[in-house]
Amino acid sequence: MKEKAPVCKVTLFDEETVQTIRANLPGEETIIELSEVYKSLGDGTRLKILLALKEKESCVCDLAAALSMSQSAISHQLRVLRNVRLVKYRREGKMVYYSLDDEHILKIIQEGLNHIEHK
Amino acid sequence: MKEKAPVCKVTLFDEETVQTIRANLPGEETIIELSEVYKSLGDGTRLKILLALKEKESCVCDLAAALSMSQSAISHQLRVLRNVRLVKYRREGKMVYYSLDDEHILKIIQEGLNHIEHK
DNA sequence: ACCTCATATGTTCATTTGTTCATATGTTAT
DNA sequence: ATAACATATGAACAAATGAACATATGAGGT
Repeated sequence: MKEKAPVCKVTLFDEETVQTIRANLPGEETIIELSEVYKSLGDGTRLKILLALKEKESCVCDLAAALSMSQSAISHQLRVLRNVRLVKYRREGKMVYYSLDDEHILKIIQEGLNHIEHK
Repeated sequence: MKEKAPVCKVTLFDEETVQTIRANLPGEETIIELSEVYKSLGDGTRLKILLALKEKESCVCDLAAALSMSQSAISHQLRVLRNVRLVKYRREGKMVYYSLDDEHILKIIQEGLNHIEHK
């Protein structure tokens, strides 16, 4: 007989664990915001854009050329990235130059790369 | 007249920028893998599971209880997380205990939180 | 004022994704 | 072997997403 038999049975779980988990979960709003950030990162085109901007601030047409995609497609994806503040931009005449919004983005991507290169 | 007029015109972009971007982009395979990791993070339920596991290794039924969701739903999401090696598990009798796969996951989530708390 | 270029947005449509229900594994105890 | 339980999986469907088209906006030059 164990002192702490692991029982579950739908309603019989480890109360303490459950309470701890619940107490430490951020609010629903935070969860949604966070998931939207990762969702935006979860697309090949957008990742390429961010990896490109990691090197150097660029205008939309350079991004389109570098990724061999239409300007419209790039612009759509940039809007998604703007909405979650992954990129910021600055206007100079007709051109709009995009860059990464903050250092967190870089770290998130770097740790992601570390993960898949399995350390 | 500027010394470096920003011209674009579909085929007229900054060659150097374009070359630099292309030269530094990871291969397509890496991009796909990376996007799948973030895609997996881009869901509220899966984020909650990871935030829960951040605290303490847990079995499926505790996760289901803590998040007030069906065992089936949790199990399905755990499979997604397993597929991209965001979680690992260990069997103990009937129970299966899940935990975060490595430290990178924690950092990715932490930087994500830092980002949305805009600091 | 006009025209052109760079970028942004709306709409439609095909595909992907998440959830639920029902069922299947796999483990322990009798 | 059978029962009971924890977890996993398959099918079906609604909802979210992405690509591609046309069109709109905003800036500079004429």
